[in-house]
Amino acid sequence: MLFRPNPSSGVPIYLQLMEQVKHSIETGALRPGEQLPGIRPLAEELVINPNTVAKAYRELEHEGVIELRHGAGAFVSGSARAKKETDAMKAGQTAVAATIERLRARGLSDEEIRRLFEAELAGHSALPKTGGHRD
Amino acid sequence: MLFRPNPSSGVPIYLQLMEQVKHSIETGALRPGEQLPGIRPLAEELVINPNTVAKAYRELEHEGVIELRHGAGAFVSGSARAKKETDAMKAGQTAVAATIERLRARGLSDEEIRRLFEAELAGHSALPKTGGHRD
DNA sequence: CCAACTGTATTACTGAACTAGCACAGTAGG
DNA sequence: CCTACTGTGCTAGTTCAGTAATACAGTTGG
Repeated sequence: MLFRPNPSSGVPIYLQLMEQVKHSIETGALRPGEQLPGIRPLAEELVINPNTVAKAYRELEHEGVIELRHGAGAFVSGSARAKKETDAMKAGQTAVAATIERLRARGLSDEEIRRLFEAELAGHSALPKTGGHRD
Repeated sequence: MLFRPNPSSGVPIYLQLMEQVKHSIETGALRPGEQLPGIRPLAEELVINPNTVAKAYRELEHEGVIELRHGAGAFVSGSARAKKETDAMKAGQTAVAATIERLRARGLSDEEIRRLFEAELAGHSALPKTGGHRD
């Protein structure tokens, strides 16, 4: 579970943590029913705010990945990523819709927008927007 | 040129104005070399801040759509949308890259991301997120 | 019950995007 | 030159997402 959240990567810490938890479930490092680290201990280990962990957990619960029990702890959900296509996709669609709306407002045609997305999805270029350079 | 900027549409006013100018050029309502309305008069007519018009003009100049001449006015650029694929596309690509980065951080696969975009690009209507109507 | 854990809720701080107010600088015509 | 236009620049206020600080509430084991 130990990983280093990168605050300057442009990707919010809570999203990085969510992805990490999902990945751990995928690889079997965390199994259904297993208890996750508490909010406070994990926050201390990652040197981030407990509230940030809480937000990640809350979102993960909302996606059906984990289950939160007040006072008891956080546990990997039974069917884990079965619900992935329900909430994560739904949240994603909102973001996608907003982005497309803006591109259209800038005068780009749907064809051009599609080309941009294909280009980005094709080459994992990993834009060096903040943290740094590739060398 | 008269249009009604919608402040509650989620799309920034300066982007709406930019699109409007581009559209006027496309339809021939504004022709190459022709002078655009001044920043202040236009702002007053649209009941928005002159600075917002100025920002739209500045962006349009940066995209090569119009040409600004200090003290003289704003004029439709000669080759107008010839440079569209240079700057607008470039700005768009940044937005697209950021969105995709976030979707990936949420654990969505490239295939799923692609599906979301296709769905949005296909069905124009979709989510009534804010203003709802257009008339 | 009670103490030490667990997650929850409220509020505040920060940075970025957008809009606005107002002072500054260049241009054209008298 | 001078006035009335034009665009430009700087600063402030608003909103929102993300993060943080702190107080609250439920659970478990003694």
